[in-house]
Amino acid sequence: MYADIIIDITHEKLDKVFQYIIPEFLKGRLEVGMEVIVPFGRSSKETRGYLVGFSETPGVAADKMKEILQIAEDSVAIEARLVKLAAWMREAYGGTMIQALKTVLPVKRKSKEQQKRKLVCLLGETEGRKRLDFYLSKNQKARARLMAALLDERELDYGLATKKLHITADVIGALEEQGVLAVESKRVYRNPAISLEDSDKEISYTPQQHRAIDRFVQDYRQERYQIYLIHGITGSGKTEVYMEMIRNVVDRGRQAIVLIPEIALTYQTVMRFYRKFGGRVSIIHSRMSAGERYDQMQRASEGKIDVMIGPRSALFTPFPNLGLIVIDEEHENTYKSEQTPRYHARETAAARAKLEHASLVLGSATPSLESYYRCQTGEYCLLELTRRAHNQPLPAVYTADMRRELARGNRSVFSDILHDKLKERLERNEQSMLFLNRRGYAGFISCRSCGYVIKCPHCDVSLSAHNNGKLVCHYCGHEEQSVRVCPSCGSKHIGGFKAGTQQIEELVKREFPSARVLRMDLDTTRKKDGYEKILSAFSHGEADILIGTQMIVKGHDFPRVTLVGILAADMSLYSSDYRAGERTFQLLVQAAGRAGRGVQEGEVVIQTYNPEHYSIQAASKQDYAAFYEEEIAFRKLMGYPPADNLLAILMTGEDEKHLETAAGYLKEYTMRVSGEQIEIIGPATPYVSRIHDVYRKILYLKCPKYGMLIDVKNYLEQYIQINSGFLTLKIQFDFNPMNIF
DNA sequence: AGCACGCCGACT
DNA sequence: GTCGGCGTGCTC
Repeated sequence: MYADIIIDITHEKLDKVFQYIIPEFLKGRLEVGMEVIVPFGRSSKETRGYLVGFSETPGVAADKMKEILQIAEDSVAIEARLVKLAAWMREAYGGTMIQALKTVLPVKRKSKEQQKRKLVCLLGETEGRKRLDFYLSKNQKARARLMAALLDERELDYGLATKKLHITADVIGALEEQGVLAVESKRVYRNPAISLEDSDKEISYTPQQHRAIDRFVQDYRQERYQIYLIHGITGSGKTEVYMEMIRNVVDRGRQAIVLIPEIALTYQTVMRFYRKFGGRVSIIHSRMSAGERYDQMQRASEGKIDVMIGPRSALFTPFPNLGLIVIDEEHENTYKSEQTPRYHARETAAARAKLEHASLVLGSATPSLESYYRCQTGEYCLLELTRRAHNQPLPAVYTADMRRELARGNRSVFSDILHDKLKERLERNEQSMLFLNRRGYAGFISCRSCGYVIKCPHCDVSLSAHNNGKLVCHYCGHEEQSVRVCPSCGSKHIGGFKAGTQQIEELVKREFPSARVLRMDLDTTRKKDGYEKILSAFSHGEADILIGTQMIVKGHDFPRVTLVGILAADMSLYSSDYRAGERTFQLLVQAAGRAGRGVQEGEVVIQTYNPEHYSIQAASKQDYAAFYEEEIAFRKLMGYPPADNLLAILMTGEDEKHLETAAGYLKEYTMRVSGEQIEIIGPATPYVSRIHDVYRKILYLKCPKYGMLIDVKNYLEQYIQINSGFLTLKIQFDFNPMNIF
C-alpha cells in the first residue's frame, strides 16, 4: 500500500498526487487528510504535504519512491469528507488541489492556545504584606513589584503582568512555587451569559411559516435531503423558520451550519440563536484570532456544539454528522470567493450537502436569479413567505421622476416630494434614512434630461468613460468616441453622475439647519468601531437623518425610521455588468424594507431618471415575481447566467505584447477544443487594465451546459501547463463571476 | 517552487 | 584547464 500525497507547493506542474512508501512505524497511524512531511525533489528537501488517499499499485518505478518521514506536528488534519469536497472544488473551479485543500481547512495550524492566563493571589492581605516586606528586604525588586500588584488587584492578566510590570516567567514561576500565586488558564469561550427563559416560550408561527417548516420536516423524516429556497419578504420571519428547522435536525443528533454575510453578524442575530440553542451554538468571524477559530473548529469536530454561525468560510466546519446548511441572504455577493478557487458558497454547500446527506436551505427577500431559476426548473424546492409575521403593512412607495423635476426647474438633489416628507418627519420627530446608491459606479455616461444611457451596441451593458475621452465596453472590447450632447434628445446635460455622501450631508444641513445628521460611509466608519458607533447612536435617537451608502441597508432594525429616501436609484443600473438590474432591484427592496419596521407605517421615496425600468417599477411595488419574469427573459435572450453559464478567464502578465499574443493563442486553442455550443467573447481589456504594472486580459466563454465549460477549463489547464509560452503569465478561471471585469 | 544538472564564456 | 553564468527539466 502506498500513500497518495499532495505536495504543499502551489504550482500547476506539481498539482498531482505523489506516491510515497509508508514506513513501518507509520503503518496503521495514517489517515486521509493528515498533514505529513516528505522528502521532495532531487535534494529530498523536507516538504509538507497532505495525505489524500491510499493506492495499491505503484504508478512509478519502485526505486524512485521515497518514504514518508513523519506526521506533521501541531498540524490540523482535514476531515476525509472535506478532502472529497476539496477535490470537487478543484474540479469545479480550477486552481490546484493544494489551494482547494487549504480553503476547506479554515485553521491551518494548531496555534498554541492563546488562553487568557490569569495570575491569582493565594495569600490573604496580611500574609501578602509579610511576603512583600520579605522580598523588599532581600532586594528582589521584580518579585516585590508583582506582589504589590497582586495585593492591589488579587487577579492579574498574565500578558499585562509580563509586559506592563516587566515581570519574567521565571519570577512568576518562583512565586507559584512558593505558593504565593496560581496561574489559572481557563479556556474562555466568548459565550455571553445566556438566559434560557425564552427558549421554553412557545412561539406561534404564521400559517406560511408552519407550511414551510412542515414541508422540511416531512422530507427530512423520509430522508429526502433537498435544497430549499425560502423566499420571504422583509419581516416575514425567515429566521424563526431556520431555527425551527435547525432544532429538528439537532434533535436527530445532527449538526447545522448557518452562513450569514459578515456584515449581518450582529449581536441581535446571534442572541436569537443563543436563546434557542444555548451554549451549543458557536460563532466564527473574521476578527477572531487563529487561536479562537481553532478552538471553535475543535469543539465542532468533537461534537461539543450543534450549530455554527459564520461567514462563507464557516461552510467548512468539520462537524461529525452534518445534517443541515442554512444560507441566509443567499443573494449576497460575499458568498462568492475572490481567491482561487473562486467558489460560490451556495454551489459548494450543495455539493457538501450531497456528499454528507444533508439538506440545504437558502433564504432571501430578494433571491438571486440563479436560485429562483432553479426553483422553476424543479431543482430546488420553493417555500414562500408572503406575509409579514405581525401583519404590518409594507411601506408605501413613491417614485420621483428626476427628469421631470429638472424640467420643472428643480435642480436640487431632492425631489419636491422627498423634501416635503423629510420636513414632515422632522416636525413629527421621526427618523429618516437617505440612501445614496453608489454601487457599481463605473463611469457610465447618462443624460440628466431624458435618462438616456450610452450602451454597447453588442452587449447591452453600459459603456464606461475612459480618461482618453473614449467609451469602452469591458465585455467585448467595443470602443467609441465620447459625446457632448445626448444622442437621444440633444440635451447638453450629459455626463457622469458625481455626488458623494458628503455633498448630500452639506445639502441636507443647508436645507434643514435644525436636523441632526449622521453620515455613514467609508470615511466615517474607517475608525475603530466607527460602524457600530454610528448605528447605535442612530438607533438611540441621537440623530434625525442617517445618510449612507449600501452599508446602511443591510439588515438593521431601526423601529423609529418611517421614511427612506433613495437617491440615484438607477446608479447601479448602468454598471457595465449584466447583473446590474438584479443588483438594483435587490438594493431598492432591501432599502425600502428599512422603513416602517416599528409601530408607525413607513414610506419610501425612490428618486430616479428612469422610472420605466422594470427593476425600479418592480421594486416600487415590492413585486419579486414581476422582476424575475423581466430579468430572466433578458438573461435568456442574451445568454447570461443562469440561462447560460459563463466562464471568465483572466490572464495577467507583465509584458503587454506577450500577454496579447498569448491571449490570442488561448482563444484559438479554446475555439479548437470547444464545441459549437460554446460562444467565445473577447479577449477584452478589463476596466482595470493594469495593476502594479501587471497587465490584464479577459476572455469569456458562454455555454448552456456548465459541464462543457468545466471540460474546456480542464483542456486549457493542460494546454497552459504544456506550453512554455504561458510560463510568465497567470491564468485564473472564474465560473459565473459576480462582477464582469 | 526550488534545486541540480549542463553547456557556454571569462578567468587564474 | 576551471569557475560560475543562467537556461532546462524534474520532482513519487
